[in-house]
Amino acid sequence: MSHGGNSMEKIEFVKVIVNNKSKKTDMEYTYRVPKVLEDKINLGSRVIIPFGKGNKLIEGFVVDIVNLVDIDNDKIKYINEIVDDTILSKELIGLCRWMKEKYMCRFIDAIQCITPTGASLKSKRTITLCNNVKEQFLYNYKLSDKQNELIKILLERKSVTEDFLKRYLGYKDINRLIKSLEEKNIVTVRDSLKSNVNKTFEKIIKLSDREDLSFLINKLSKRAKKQREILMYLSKHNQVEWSKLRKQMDVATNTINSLASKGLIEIIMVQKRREPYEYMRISSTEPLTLTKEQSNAIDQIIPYIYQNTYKPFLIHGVTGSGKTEVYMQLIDKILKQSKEAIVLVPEIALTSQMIERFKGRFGDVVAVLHSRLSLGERYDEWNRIKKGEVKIVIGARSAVFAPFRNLGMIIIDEEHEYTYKSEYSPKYHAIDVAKYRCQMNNAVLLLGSATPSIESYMKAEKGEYCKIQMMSRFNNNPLPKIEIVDMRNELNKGNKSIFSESLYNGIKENLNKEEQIILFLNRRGYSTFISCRNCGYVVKCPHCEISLTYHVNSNDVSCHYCGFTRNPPTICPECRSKYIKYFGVGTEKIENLTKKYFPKAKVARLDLDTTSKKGVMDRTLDEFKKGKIDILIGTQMIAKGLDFPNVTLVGVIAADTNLNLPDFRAGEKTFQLITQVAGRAGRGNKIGRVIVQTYEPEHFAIKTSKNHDYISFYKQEIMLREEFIYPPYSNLINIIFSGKKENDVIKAANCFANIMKEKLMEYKIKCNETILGPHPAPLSKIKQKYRWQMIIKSKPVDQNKIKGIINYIRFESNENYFFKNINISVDIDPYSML
DNA sequence: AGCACGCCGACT
DNA sequence: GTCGGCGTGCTC
Repeated sequence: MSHGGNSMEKIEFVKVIVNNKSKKTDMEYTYRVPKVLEDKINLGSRVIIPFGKGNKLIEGFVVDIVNLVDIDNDKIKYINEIVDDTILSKELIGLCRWMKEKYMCRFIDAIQCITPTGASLKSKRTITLCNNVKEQFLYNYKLSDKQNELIKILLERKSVTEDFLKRYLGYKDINRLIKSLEEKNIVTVRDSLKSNVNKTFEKIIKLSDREDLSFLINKLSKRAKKQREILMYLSKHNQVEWSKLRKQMDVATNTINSLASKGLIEIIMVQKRREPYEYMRISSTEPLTLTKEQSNAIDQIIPYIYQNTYKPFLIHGVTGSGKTEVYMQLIDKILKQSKEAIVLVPEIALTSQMIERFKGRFGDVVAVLHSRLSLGERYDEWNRIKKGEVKIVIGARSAVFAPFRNLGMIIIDEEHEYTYKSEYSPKYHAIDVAKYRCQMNNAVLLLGSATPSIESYMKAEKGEYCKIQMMSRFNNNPLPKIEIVDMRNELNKGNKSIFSESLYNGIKENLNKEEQIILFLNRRGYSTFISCRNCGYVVKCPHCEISLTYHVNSNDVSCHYCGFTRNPPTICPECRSKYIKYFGVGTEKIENLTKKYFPKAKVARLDLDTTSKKGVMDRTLDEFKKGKIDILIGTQMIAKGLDFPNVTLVGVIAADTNLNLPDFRAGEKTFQLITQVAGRAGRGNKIGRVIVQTYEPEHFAIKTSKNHDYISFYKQEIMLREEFIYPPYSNLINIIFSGKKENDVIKAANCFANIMKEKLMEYKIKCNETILGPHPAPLSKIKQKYRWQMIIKSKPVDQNKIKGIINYIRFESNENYFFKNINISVDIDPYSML
């Protein structure tokens, strides 16, 4: 295997990114390559290097190869070891550099983000007593009490880890103690690095390839019947797994060992590949006949697949318009060009139907990447892709980093979904990354959605994306009819329940017709907040400052942010009154009330609380599919992707839960949600019906959703965005300051804002409304840390200058004394300002 | 982040 | 003296 063509020239020096958590080591360090590693090292190698004064061994990544060195030669250390000859391709290193600039993260954060996390190494320090140290001579050394204590421990156990010592001795600064003993040659210190991935190995048995094999076989004793049998088997089959041999032929371990010791067979350890979708039985599928709209879409895109140029498309296609078939037929073309494709989906757990279809069509060349894979599984899949065993990757957000070498197309299904924006640093958006990778690979970028994000649709309108419309459903069914129910009228009519009259009747009718129902509510739990009627106190999480939600099943109240759980209060913690009341409606309460009103119906609930156990999700959906469940209740997670033909009624319990949040995307989110949930109804031959309950029927996001009228919604929303200068008319940067002392956090935020304002003036960037805040973040306290935030709104052209200023303030300004013990996190193009 | 170095107060 | 906490500055 060639490794990027560097095998010819000698590599003397490389630039390495070190893997630690410091902001101050975010640079490329020069290392010397020892002679023995000269042929093995490469651009993109993962290496182990000595770092810092203690020469601690840590992990690093080779991101450049250089001939000339710009620092003192005697400062440069040697690479210690190569772990992976090439974990990063040149393209992916370029991607990391781009991410570092774009998202203002450290180089190592970008690397960690795109490599399988399971691959990272953790260092461990062990202390061992030197061999020549004998107990009786110890007094010669004139040791202190502490030193003697440590040696006593070491005399009992030969070696201990540093972590163990810290715990055992009960203080942090044990390094001085260890060092003092090391200098006296009493102990030795060794660093080792361990991978987080437990590779599973399997013993494979095969005939040895010695020339004198037949001679050896003849020498075999006549009584060794079993051994001969095995050799016969092996001469027919190339190799066999130990476990299989033992089961099939009832072979004892001794027999195999004996054959091995005579040199007749070889036992090799092979890394076993974990198969996450092994259990899935897949029937193969053929390409379907296309509708006019589908073949039109394909015809528009295909030329660019052959042409080898970057070209972005946006498919605006209603739910059920058959986008998946379009994707598959395009990918077929990609494969025929011996290129590779990535398909991103918002939530892999809900996409098993799609995976099934892809595996059915393309078979073994499909790999699946997502966050629910174990570290080992993910590592294996990554390596399969790297080795070229895989041509198509389906996965959630992070699959956009799939290490293909000849990428032809990236498809992002449901491109408007917020899950494509990472919530961890680097807070990348999969569409940005996909765009970059497609440009670098001259590939086609294909975004698809029934409700495109305002940003994407505007790009399509402006011609930046090529727009393709698919406005009719694949089976020619009409879109389900949406009824908007004004809940204020229900109250006037004297109906205080959470079910409006028409929803109640609808459910009843459907149960009679034996057709299924989905009820949707965007809040889990039973009651969403608990408050005292006497003093108004609201029970909040002590760590996060958000109200606690009551859960019936577990009879406790918990924080949906950090998971903090306590017993439900019966008296007010503030005023000790007994008038504690539970307010707000969550999915659990809906479940209870549904069971109460419709006692004969079989009801199930899907939300984070029920699906935390593995397999519950699949089982519930399977039962629903088979008709064992009449009414399915759930949160966000049932809004997407589900395709059940017998569902003819969808009820949205409260459409406006998000509408009044101080979030410029509130309208967009509401429209998307209603449209999406509505898409779950009437997917079979029967016509679907959707009932949307709301207190704000006149809001345009709700009004336009009634007729599935995305274009009208877009026109009104984009006007608002322009008026208030929100994206896409501006770019946002959210800077979050967090720390243990609230006062320090406030000082840091204000100091940052002041320097920012000064610099904006200096660069003549228009200042009115540019800086919002600093003010307490909507989640003002998370896990004992206070949070303040500041939002910078700027014209897209000014964004780079602003990033420059942020870097200046963070790393160069004299005042960065204020930022000690304060964590500053930067979010470029935040999805939400909450 | 580690680690060393240096300062300082507490304790034999 | 010696030990250990704590602040500072550097890491190819």
